[in-house]
Amino acid sequence: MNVIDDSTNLDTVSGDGDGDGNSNGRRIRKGERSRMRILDAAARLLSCRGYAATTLTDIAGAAEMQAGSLYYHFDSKDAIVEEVLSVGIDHARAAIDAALEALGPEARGSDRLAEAIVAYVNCIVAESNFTVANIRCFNESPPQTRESLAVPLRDFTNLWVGLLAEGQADGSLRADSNARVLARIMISGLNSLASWYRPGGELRLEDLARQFADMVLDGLHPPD
Amino acid sequence: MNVIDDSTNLDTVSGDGDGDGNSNGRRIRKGERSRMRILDAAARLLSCRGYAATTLTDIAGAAEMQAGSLYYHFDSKDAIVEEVLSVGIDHARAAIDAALEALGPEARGSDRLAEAIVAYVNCIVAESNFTVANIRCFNESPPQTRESLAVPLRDFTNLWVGLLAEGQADGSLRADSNARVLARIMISGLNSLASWYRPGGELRLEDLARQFADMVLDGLHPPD
DNA sequence: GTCTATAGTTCGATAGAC
DNA sequence: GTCTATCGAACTATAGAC
Repeated sequence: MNVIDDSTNLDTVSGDGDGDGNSNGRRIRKGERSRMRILDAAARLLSCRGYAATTLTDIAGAAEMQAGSLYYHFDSKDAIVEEVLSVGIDHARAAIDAALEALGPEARGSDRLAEAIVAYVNCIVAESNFTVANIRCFNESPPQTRESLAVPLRDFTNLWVGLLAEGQADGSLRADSNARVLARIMISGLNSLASWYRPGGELRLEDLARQFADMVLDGLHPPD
Repeated sequence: MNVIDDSTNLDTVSGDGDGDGNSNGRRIRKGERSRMRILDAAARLLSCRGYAATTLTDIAGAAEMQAGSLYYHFDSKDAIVEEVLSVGIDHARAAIDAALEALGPEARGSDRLAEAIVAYVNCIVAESNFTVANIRCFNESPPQTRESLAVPLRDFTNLWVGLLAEGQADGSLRADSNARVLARIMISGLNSLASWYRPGGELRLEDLARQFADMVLDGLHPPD
């Protein structure tokens, strides 16, 4: 998944297969494409090097331009970082929403939670550098950047709190726990995958997601 | 807990109450005390600001000296950071070992795991800035620093893997899970407390540790 | 041991040509 | 839009006085 999937520009919603997000030649301005290259490059570098170790020279190099050129598209380094991290949250939400929608509205809370876990694991491990950049760089970023992301991040936490609360309400999850505390612990445990899980090892991606879901759910299922 | 508790210098093992770690006046050299002030100051700043945002001027200021003076005691910023992070691992190990020893050797694996969780939560939330500095700064530190800490960090992970394996062996924990994967997820979930838990809120420390242990253990208990 | 002063780097940001 | 050149700030590290 790259940044193009999340653009609000209707010209870029994809599906045409020629890579520029449009089927009639290049109606997208050159500057718009450069902007996306910058964000993709920044997401890749931020996700594996962190905030401080990612310089504008690095980003520009990965986007095949010079450092000074970045300022035509963005006001500052932090503006780039903020957009990458914001898109990272969007990617995660989109992945989870799609999985829940595919499950149908009548599913039990515990099943919806399990699907959300699998979708988020997949997003972190296999789909979005933007999401990994957000996980890794949020705490390293300047206070102003963190404040700008506070609302979407709170919404993301609340998405999990809501899933837990649904399950508690329909009886598929035990109700003697604080949903907000559990949500934070769960999210952190999931986020940690970005630090240590590497595809291609002995542990397959599907098994990882399932094992995580099993651990959480068996811990949350009401005793028989 | 401060760095003095972990010094290998027998003159500093404490208990005398006068603060210099020795009961017959100040047999400890002035430089040794300064070194400890530096480490304590660095741990405090690193734990709440992170690696890049903690400057030598900050550390020196908190230790009541000038930046240049730090180089009498340490070779570089990274040498300070490395020692702080290393002591942080030592603090965590010591807290867990003490709790397990107090429990006695005949305790079941699941009880030992629960005690370790409570001890580690307490270390993070209430005891050691060094441990929090390690949790926060390890990923932000230069590669060379991370490599230097690889061995003690692996040992720390193995401590948890061992606890899980003990419980699986004596039947108090379910055996159909990968102990190494569970250990990493658990450690990350616990480490996340450093980011969001703040003492004095509505959630009491004991309840937090217990809720975490309950979630993990009920998820790990064999089905009845 | 600690201080003051400063050298040497790195990096974000700006200016102006093309 | 992108490039080259450079400014200015921040920080690590060093040198030498005391």
